[in-house]
Amino acid sequence: MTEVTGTAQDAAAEGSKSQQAYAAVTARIVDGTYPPGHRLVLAAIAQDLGVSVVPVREAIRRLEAEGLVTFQRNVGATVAGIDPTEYLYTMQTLSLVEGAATALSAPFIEAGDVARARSVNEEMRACLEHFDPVRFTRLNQDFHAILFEHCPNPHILDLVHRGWNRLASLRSSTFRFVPGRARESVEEHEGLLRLIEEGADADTIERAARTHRSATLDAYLAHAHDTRA
Amino acid sequence: MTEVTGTAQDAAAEGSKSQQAYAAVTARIVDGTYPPGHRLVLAAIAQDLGVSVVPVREAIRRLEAEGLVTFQRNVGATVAGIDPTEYLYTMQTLSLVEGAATALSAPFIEAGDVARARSVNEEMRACLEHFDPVRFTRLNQDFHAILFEHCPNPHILDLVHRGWNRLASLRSSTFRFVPGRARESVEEHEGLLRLIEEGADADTIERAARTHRSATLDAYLAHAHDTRA
DNA sequence: TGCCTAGGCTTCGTATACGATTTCGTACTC
DNA sequence: GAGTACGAAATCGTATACGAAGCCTAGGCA
Repeated sequence: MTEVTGTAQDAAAEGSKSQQAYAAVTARIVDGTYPPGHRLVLAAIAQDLGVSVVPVREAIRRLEAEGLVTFQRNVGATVAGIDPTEYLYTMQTLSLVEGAATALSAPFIEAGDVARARSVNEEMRACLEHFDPVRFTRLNQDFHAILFEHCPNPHILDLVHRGWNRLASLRSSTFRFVPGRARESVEEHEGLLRLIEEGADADTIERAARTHRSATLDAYLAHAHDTRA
Repeated sequence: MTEVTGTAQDAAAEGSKSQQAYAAVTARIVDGTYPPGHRLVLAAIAQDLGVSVVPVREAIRRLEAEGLVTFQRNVGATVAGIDPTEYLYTMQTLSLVEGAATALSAPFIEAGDVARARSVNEEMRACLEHFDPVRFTRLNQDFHAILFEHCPNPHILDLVHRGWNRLASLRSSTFRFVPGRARESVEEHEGLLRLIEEGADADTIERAARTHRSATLDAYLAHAHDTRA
């Protein structure tokens, strides 16, 4: 669950109304139909989905637990914004868990996976010419998903998925703000693949993966600072 | 005046029935009234708490998201067990997030905090004589809480809390199985305090904190293996 | 005697209904 | 003219009710 990639369509065909509602609302948050700060009115969503409010409530509660929406008693839910502070926290957390997930995943990565990842990375490199932040971000996610998806610890893997989900709110991602970071990113990806291929130890891989993400965060922070100054 | 947080007891007096139910069920899981594997029947809990099933449902859902209960559609919820595999995953995740939380927290730890932590650790040392796993585990949690509680990243801090909560299910903790580990643990605590006092860099502290927890896990695994063999 | 099937019982899932709380608009007073 | 108090509308929170799905037991058939 917490499927990063998945269309809203096949989610609707799924079992319980709660799950349907969850999938639907999640999809709308991720794809931007419900932008950050948007107020989620239970009755409206319920009517829109053709269900009662009860399943919607549960879906909202679950989203709250995952941090995608904030909730205030007797007031309602709003789509969680991504103020710079939150962004920092989320990226920091993600660098932590994704680094670990990648390291733990590494021993289970087959040659075929590396090849796929490399192909995605080449696409990213090509993408650098006519730079499209949204597409680049999507490829970036695909790339990393290949690397961490074999993580044998489901808890850590789940945390990684949640982190990515939260970031999905800002659709164009960091790379819109710091396009210069994109090129470095592609190079670091190749370095990461080499480490995995040569069977580097877990600590080295974890450090590399974490640093890779932290660097993106740092670039963003430097950019934000420059802009403000 | 908005009531914010309180203990599990006066939580019953607190606002929404959902929160009451959540607090009540959580407390019962943690204190062992609902042991692992215990089936959580919505209607029964609702009647017991004097509320309707709807708030209970929401509470259960939240507990599910936090991993304290497992849920099966059209079947119901049961208190999440801690089979060895789950234990491994949880401890591994906790070592990861707690290590990071401790490192991030370190710069904000005052001399007074160190003194308190040291005093707790001395209590643990004293506790080694008439060894009481439950008490030891409680002190252990207190000790670590002092170290990671100043973590400025609320997401990571939350993950640490969740990890500890899950472990609370097995009340007497690892130390019942691996009493030999207790003494080492106390020594490592002192080492950790020294690192913090002398302002070691984040990476060193993180590594130390993580290793400390991993060592407990390894001890458990070795024990489990010996027992089986 | 053993296995398969049918019925009832338990429990969950969701809809509807109503009370409680917040918010916003408006009128009144200082 | 500004601030406050009152009231109505919107929205949330929870209870109750009924339909649906799983599970257990009893009975029939090979």
